[in-house]
Amino acid sequence: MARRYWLMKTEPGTFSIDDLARRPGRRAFWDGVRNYQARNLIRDEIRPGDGVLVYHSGIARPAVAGTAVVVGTAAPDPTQFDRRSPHHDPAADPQSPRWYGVEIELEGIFAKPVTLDELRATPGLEAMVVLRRGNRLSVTPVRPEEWSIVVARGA
DNA sequence: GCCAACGTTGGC
DNA sequence: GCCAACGTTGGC
Repeated sequence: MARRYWLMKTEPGTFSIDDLARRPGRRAFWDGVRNYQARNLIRDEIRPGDGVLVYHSGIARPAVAGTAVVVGTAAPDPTQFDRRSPHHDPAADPQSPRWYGVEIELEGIFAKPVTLDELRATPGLEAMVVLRRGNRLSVTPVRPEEWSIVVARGA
């Protein structure tokens, strides 16, 4: 199966690409996704080896901050069962988990983050799902051409 | 199955 | 902090 590409949003105040860089092996389990569409992508579509654009949201200048690679298959997100987690889901059943996450490993932090404004202004990126008005999906598919353009601009 | 109310996301 | 957009919940 061909390598595919994704964009994953995170609020850097909660978990940033620098936090990822400091993790052992520069790896982290991408948890806390609580949207069914995004869950379905993680559980059913994302494969080891896929590329990830790590996107910082909720800040003055939202931007793609770097890239990561998927290093595992989807697994139940343990935070759904953790009563002390902000992502705890009282309705989640360990017998049939509702929420999934996936392990990723940092590839590189961009020398120059590719800002949301820049994404909007760059030819070839007009169709990026993350740019759609009202888009709130925390995991969105990225086309190979889009991946190439963004990486070329950031690296 | 409809839809109003509510909660969350995320840019600005 | 505001608010548009959208997802989820729950009464009916």
